[in-house]
Amino acid sequence: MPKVGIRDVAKLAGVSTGTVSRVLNDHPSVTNELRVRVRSIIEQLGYMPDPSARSMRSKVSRLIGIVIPDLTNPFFSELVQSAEQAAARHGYNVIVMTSFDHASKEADRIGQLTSRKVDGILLVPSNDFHTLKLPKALPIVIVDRLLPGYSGIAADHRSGVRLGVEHLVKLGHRRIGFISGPKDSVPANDRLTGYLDAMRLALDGEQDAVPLIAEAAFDYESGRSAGNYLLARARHERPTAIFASSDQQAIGCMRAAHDLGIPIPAALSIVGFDGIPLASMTIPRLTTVKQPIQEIAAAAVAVLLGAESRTGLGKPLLLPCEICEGETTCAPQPD
Amino acid sequence: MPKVGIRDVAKLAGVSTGTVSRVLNDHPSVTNELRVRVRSIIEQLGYMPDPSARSMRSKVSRLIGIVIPDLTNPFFSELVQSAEQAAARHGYNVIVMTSFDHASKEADRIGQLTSRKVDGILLVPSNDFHTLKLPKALPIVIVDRLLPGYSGIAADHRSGVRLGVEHLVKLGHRRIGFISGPKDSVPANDRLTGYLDAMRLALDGEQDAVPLIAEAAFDYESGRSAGNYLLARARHERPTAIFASSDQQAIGCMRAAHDLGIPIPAALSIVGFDGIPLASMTIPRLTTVKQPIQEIAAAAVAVLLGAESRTGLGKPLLLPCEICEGETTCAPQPD
DNA sequence: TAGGTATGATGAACCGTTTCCATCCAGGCG
DNA sequence: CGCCTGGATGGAAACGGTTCATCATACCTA
Repeated sequence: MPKVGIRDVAKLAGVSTGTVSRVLNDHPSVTNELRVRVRSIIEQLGYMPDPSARSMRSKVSRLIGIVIPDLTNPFFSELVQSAEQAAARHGYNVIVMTSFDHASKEADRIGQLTSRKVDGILLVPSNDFHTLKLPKALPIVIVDRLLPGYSGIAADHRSGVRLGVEHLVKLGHRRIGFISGPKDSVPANDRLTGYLDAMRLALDGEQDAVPLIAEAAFDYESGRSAGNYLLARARHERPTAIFASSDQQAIGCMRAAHDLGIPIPAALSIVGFDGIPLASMTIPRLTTVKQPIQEIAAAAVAVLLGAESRTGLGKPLLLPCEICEGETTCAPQPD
Repeated sequence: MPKVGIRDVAKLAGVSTGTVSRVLNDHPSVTNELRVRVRSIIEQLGYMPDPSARSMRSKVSRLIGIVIPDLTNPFFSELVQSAEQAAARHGYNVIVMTSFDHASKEADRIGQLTSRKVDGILLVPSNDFHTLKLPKALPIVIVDRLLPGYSGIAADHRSGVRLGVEHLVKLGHRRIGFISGPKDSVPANDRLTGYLDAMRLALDGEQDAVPLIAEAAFDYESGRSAGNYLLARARHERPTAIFASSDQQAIGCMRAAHDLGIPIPAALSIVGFDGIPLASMTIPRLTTVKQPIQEIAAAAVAVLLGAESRTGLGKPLLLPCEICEGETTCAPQPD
C-alpha cells in the first residue's frame, strides 16, 4: 500500500497542503468547519505526518534527551520513568543515555543529543563532572546533582534530612548518629548540612546532642560497616537513633544492628533517605524521607519545554521531601 | 554563527554535495584521497549532518524503540541499559517507553514509535498482551516474555532452573521446594517446567524426591509467604533446599526462614533466579541463576539491525543462564 | 585508432512537511 | 460606493540532506 502523505489528504479534502498543515498544527486561522472536515479525512486515511519532514522544516523534534549516570540505580530508573511519562503528556518522546559517571562519555552523549536536534536535555551530571561546556543553544536542565553556578531542579535534601532528624528528636532521641555520603558528592554534603542544622537548632545546649558522624558510600555494604562503627560502643554512649543518607545505607545499618543483637526499633531507631521501593519491603518496614521523584521529573520536563520560562542561570528549584513513617522508629527506651 | 551545512563543506572542499554525502556514508566509489580531504574539511568546520534531513530521504532514522512493562523493575532497567549500550555501538540511539503492563498503552506506544519511523522495536510484551497486531513493516524483536508463534530472544529459563536445581541435587539435597511465579506468565511456566525436569531426571524413583511447589507473585513479600508455607512443617519433612523463581522471592524466603529460626545455609539452602545486583548484597550472599541480560540485549539489537538475518517467524533464540554461587547453599546437614 | 567499459564525480531531482507571500473575499467605514 | 482592513486559503519556496541519471576521464581491447 502506498503511504498516504499530506497531499493525499489535501486532494481528498479539496484543500491545499498548507491548510492541512495548519489543521495539523492547530493554527488559529482555520475555519472550524474546515478543521473538522480535514480532521475526518485524516482519520479516514489513517494519515500520520512524517516526523523527519516535520522536524526538518520546523526545527522542532518533539524529542528530549535524558543523560544519567546509571540506569541501574533505582532512583534514576524511577526518575527516567517519571520523566518519560511527563514528556509523553506533552507529546514528547525521550532518548535515554547512560554516562556511567564518566565525564568524557557524558560529553559524548550530550554531543550526540545535540546533533540529533533534541529540543532539550535533562542531565544528571556525572560525579567527575568538571567544567563541561554545555551547548549554549540547547535548553538543559540539571537534575538532582546540582552544580554550583548552574540552575537546576532537585529535592531539598537539606530540609528533607532535617525533617527526618527532627522526627527523631520529637520522639525523644538525643544521641542521633548520622551516616554520611561520599565527601565529594554535592547531595551528600547537603544532607550532612541538614543533619547539622537539625542537631544545632533542636538540641543546642543539650549535653547528649553531639553530632556523631560516619562517612560512607551510598551503598548497602558501606551502610553496614558505618552502622557497625556507630554502634560499637557501650550502651549508654551508643546512639539511640541513626539517620542514614540513603535507604541502602539504612538497610545495611539495620543488618549491622541485627547482627549485634540490637532490636529495631526498641533499642535503635533508623531513618533512611530516598524512598526507593525496597524501603517498604524490609522487615520491619523502613521509615524514610522520600524524595519527590515524580515532581522533580515533571518540573524538569516542564522547564525544558518552556512551559515555565527560565533563563538558565536562575537559582535552583528545590522540591520538598516528605517523611514516610515505617516501623523502624519509636521513642527511645529508658536505659 | 550560521550553521554549517553540507553545501559549505562541498564548496570549501571544491566538490559537489553528492560527493560529500557519499563520504559521509562510506560509499565505496570515492577516491581515498578525496575521502580524506573531505573528512578533514568536515572536521575543520565541525559539520554535523542533520538527522531529520538525512532520514527524510533515506528512510533510516538510526533510532530504535524499546517498550517494556516497567522500568522500575531492576531486570528491565538493566536490559534497557545494555540495549542502549549495544545500540550505541552500532551508532544507534534508543527511545524508551513504558507500557505499565497495559495492553492498550502498549499498542499506543508501538504506534508512536512506528510513526516516529524508528528502524526497529525491542518489545517486552505486557502480561495482558492478547493478539496485538504488530506492524508488519517494522522489525520487531520480542524479548524475555516470549509469545507462542512469534520469534524472540530470551534466557533459557527452563535449562537455567534445571541448572540451579541440579546444583542442589549435587550437593545432596532431595527435598527441594520450589517457589513458582504467577500461573499466567510464560517465563514462570518455563521455570516451573525446568524444576520438574530436574526433579524427574535427577531423582526419579527416590522417595524423598517429591515436587513441593508454592505459587506466588515474583515479589519479595510473596516470596516470604511462600517460604513460610513451604517451611511450615516438621523438620524431617521440611525441604532442605528451596529454589525461588526470582531473586526477590528468594530474599523474601530468606527472611521467612530467618524469622522461623532456620539458619541459612546450615539448615536450608536457597537459590534464586535472575541475578539482579541486590542478590549480592544480602547476607549471606544469595546463590542465584543469572540471566545473561547483556547478551540478550546485544542479540536483540543485532537482530533488529539485521546484522543477523531474520525471517521473522523463526524459532526463539534461547541464551544459556549461568549459576552464581553465593553463600546460601551447602550440603544438607544430617538430621 | 575507434569503440567499449569501468570508475569517480556532478548536478538536479526528490523526500514530505512548514511557512512565507500573494490572493481573495467579507465587512466596516468615510 | 469605493477603499481599506484583516482573516482565510492557495501556491510555491525552503529545509538539508540522499540518490539517480549523466557525464568525463582514463583504461582496455580489437
